Amino acid sequence: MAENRVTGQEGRRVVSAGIRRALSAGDMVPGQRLVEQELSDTFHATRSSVREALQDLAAEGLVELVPRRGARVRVVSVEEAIQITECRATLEGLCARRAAELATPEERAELRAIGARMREAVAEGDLDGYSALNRQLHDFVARVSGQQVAQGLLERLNGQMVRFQFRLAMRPGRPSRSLPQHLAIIEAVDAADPDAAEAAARAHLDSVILELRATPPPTAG
Amino acid sequence: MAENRVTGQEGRRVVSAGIRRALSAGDMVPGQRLVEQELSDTFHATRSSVREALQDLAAEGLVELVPRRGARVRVVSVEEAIQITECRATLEGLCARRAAELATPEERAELRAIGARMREAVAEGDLDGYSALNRQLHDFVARVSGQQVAQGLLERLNGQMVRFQFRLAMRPGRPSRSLPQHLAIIEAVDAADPDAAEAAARAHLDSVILELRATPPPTAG
DNA sequence: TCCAACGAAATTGTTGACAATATCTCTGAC
DNA sequence: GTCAGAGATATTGTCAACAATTTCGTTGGA
Repeated sequence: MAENRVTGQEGRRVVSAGIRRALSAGDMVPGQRLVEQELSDTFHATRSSVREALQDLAAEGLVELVPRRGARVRVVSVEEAIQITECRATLEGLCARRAAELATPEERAELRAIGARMREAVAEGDLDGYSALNRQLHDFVARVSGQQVAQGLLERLNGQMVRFQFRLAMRPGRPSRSLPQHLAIIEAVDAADPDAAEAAARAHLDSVILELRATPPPTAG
Repeated sequence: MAENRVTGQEGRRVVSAGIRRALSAGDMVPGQRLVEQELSDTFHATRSSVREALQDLAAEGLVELVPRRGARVRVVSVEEAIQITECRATLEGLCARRAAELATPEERAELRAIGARMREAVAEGDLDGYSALNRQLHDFVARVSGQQVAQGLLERLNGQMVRFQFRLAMRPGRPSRSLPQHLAIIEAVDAADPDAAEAAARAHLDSVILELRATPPPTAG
């Protein structure tokens, strides 16, 4: 390959996106050391770009930056994951409430469509598809709510949970337990019932908390 | 003065703290341009330090960073301030609920003490004192709740509101309206009534939202 | 008087070299 | 066999010069 060294502005984006991807894919594990030189080699970026990218990731809580000791993938404990989910519960409750108040007829139809596809995915045992629809639903509700601040916070919090969400989705029977909860959110928003929508969103995430508590500590590798 | 140029690690802290202070004090106004050279002069820091500090502040949402055009103090619209307060309402609701569940007898006593001092401050027309107690109460509840994640988010959100909080506190009659709301939070937490505590915290911030809506757009300077 | 084009100044972005520190490795004594 | 210490290596932190870009002011023309 030719010397396609990515530089500056773009390098920063490339590196932070690359690390994010590696984190989601599990190619980088919590606690793993992130050496600037290595990263700049793998991503063909300058060390400056790597440095800035690491700062960005640290600001998002994905990476831990210890002075003079470099960067590590941040370790999120089960306890912290639970706290994160508690925050998500209230914030998604807010979004669901507002979505119920504000959604247009087209948006309500789209929601119902997502619900139908979720049913199918679970019926067919399509874990990946269901997982994707899951994200889609949460994003859609946040967007419809018009709560951009809450949406920003939720994105941030979700970013820190990738590892746990993966672990959760793999638990046997999880989809059939979460499906009715998702459908309850959809129905409440569709029915323009803010109180029910908020309650449904909260109930869903409260159940996630229960699953988290039942989760063995993540294997460090 | 001798050449006391602050450098590196520390410079970064000094500059970001200095800008934060200037922001609170109103010495820097939203939209104002932040030129790296000027900042490095005023804080006797290197341009590198200034750069890093600006990145930090941008990550916290206090500063807006436009490529090739430099940094500005971020402008928070009334609409955004309302959204921020809506998020605060749910998150402080969570904290109040947990505080009601978890507070030790000593912490409950401390809360009552804060309440008593608030009463006094309002009776004496001590605006600054009341404002300080206000912050103290919110911080205390967040701390007692053990919700460190929520606490972090709240700090972040509050940082973006400094300007508005200042404007609000100055409104005539504001203290006498907010005092009973604060006391309601204190009583509910003290009475170990989670539902009431959450409701009280939400009600308080809902009232802040009403005041925000009645606020004329901030004067740009 | 207004506008466009040009040039000068100001400002931000980038780089590579060097400095400071931490980590690892090897040796030798107990 | 283990541990302490010294040296070597690896890694991060800092800086100042240079490059690229934007912004501002000026000039000339319509």
